[in-house]
Amino acid sequence: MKQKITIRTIAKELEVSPSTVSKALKDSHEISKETKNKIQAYANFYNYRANSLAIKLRNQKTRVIGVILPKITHHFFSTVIKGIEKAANDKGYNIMVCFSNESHKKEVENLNVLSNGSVDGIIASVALETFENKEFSHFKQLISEEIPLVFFDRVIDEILCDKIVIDDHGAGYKATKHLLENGRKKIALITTPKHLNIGTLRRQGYMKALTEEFIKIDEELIIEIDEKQNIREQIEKVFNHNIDGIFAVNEIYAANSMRVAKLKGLRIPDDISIIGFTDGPISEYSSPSITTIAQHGLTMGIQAAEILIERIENESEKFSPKKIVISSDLKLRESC
Amino acid sequence: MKQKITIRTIAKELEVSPSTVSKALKDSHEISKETKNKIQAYANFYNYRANSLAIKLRNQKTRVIGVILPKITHHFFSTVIKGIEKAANDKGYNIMVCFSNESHKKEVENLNVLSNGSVDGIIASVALETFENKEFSHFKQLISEEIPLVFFDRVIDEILCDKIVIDDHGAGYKATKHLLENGRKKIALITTPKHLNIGTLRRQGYMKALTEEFIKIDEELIIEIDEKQNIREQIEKVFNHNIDGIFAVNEIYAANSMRVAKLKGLRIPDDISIIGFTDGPISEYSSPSITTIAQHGLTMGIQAAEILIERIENESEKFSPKKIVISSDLKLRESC
DNA sequence: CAAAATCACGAATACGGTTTCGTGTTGATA
DNA sequence: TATCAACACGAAACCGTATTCGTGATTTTG
Repeated sequence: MKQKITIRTIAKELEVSPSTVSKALKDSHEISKETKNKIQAYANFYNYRANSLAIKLRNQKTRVIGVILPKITHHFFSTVIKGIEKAANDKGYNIMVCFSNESHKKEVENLNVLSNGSVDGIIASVALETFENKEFSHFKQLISEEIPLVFFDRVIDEILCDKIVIDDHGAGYKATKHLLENGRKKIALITTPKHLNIGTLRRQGYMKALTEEFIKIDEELIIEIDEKQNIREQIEKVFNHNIDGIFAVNEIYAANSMRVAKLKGLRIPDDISIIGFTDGPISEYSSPSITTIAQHGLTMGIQAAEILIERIENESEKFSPKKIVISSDLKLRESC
Repeated sequence: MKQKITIRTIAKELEVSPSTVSKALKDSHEISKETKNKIQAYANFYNYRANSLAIKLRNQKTRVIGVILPKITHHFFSTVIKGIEKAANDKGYNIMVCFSNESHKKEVENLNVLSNGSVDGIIASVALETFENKEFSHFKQLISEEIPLVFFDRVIDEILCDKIVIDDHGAGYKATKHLLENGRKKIALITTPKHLNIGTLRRQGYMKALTEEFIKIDEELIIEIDEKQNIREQIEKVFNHNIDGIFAVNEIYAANSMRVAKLKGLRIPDDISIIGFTDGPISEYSSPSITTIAQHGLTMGIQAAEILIERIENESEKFSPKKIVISSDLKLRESC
């Protein structure tokens, strides 16, 4: 990289002091019009731009937000990141993105890299492995260093910080209720293992809706997908129970369920209704298109960034963490 | 944020000089075992971590790569970013991500923010608006500052820098050839407006394949989609020409084409074959699943990052820009 | 016309590290 | 015992900017 022009080079060239240059470039009233014009013209001509590292070090502010995501090739997460970037940019912040790839170790590394002064605050969604391990000390460390932290979607309850989640319980309830209202009686739930609180909440919503209609919960209709195994085979089993409705907790499970249903010769939505989660491209472009719970990832991202920046810029205020619940809603399509 | 512990605080506490602390922490041979132990133990206990801004400023190296993408909620781009992050991480680099949202102005802003010393180099895929405007001076400026730059996918030919592209011409040829081999005769091309070189190359491949089989190019079968209008309506028109094959230059066009075909009562792949581009979730999960050209986004990202880091770390070598063409291949599925 | 205020600028310090170049002490060598 | 190398450490400069404070020159005020 070419040697960049600095305040000192300008100062020497124009035979003034570095402080004068610095002030002139910020249009300080301390400097006379002529001197300012001269300096600004020179800086402009040579395309001077202040070294941002130096400014960050000096100001002890980076105007950068660190973002840690479990994965990126996933419509929900890319939507959230879009929201974060948008809100951050509007407030003059940039984002530095890392991926944990669902690995605990990588998450710890990411956190270490970011909390070395590179960023003013961090937005994170927790890796699956971290939930499995129940190892949260890296986040606790962050809190003890008083680095602003906001969790979204996958949050750790016991960590004291701001959280943005969607109304998983309500969403599960809404989806199941909708199936029931369409006259479905035997509704399968395709979900994640129990240690993920998200899956758990959606399951509770599902159970609440059934209970309200005096339908007994049939554990046989609840499939916990092990992603290390073949997904379709796991889903296939539930079709032995003569089901007429499926609520899947994500897009992939929904699409796979539809696939299996078709292979079984079932017509959708005549013989069976399907509702998924996450309003992504799969749901939108599959045929029939899939009714889903829209997760409003963009809103989540925007809110997460805004609340984080709020914390960063109003450090002095006493800290009482917020939990913001974003309501999800049902996007009706052809699969119901 | 809590006041962080610095080298100076350690120095004062232990009554040594800051330089001794710095050296001790780097395990320098200049410092005696006892002193090193004492200092390291203290640093460890108080969880000292060097301020990365200070190091970056001092070293004039950030070990950060700036990435500018046109958009993120798009499977191809998120795959590329995953590749970039992976390769960067392996070499001890982090990434700073910005989005142009296809806007020229935002692209210029992004470039400005990143080239202020925040990053060691930049990977970019150019915004559509920039191609429309033919306004490339912001990238030229970057080159003149000798900041390492790598373009991927959407590249500007006249900018002298490394480029990673896929074999668009070959891909268009391969796709069309495959349709012809399946006995298709009237093959429609659903593509982008001409100013995008990507669409143009794929179109040339399409034409070459047809010409080889002595089939006359029928301009009526080539639809240039204007994304500001309704996509399906534009696609629908081409079905008046009794087509039996479709080559769409991206996933969205392919999915929409399939939709329209179904609505017209055509059976896929019996009555009509469809080939798309980008091996994303839509193609994979739609039914029938869509045969596509796999773009190898991950590979592109990895290569882009590797070549950029190569440039960054071997500045001295004389610069002769490379253009790497990644071969694409046909992923056979049900739609053919 | 003297005192006070204003102006225009520079010196110095800070941000938090790294690194070069001394320097005083110790022990080995001639 | 004088010389020299090795050792262990510190002083100072540097990365590039911002900012406080001081100062000489000019202008305003009483």
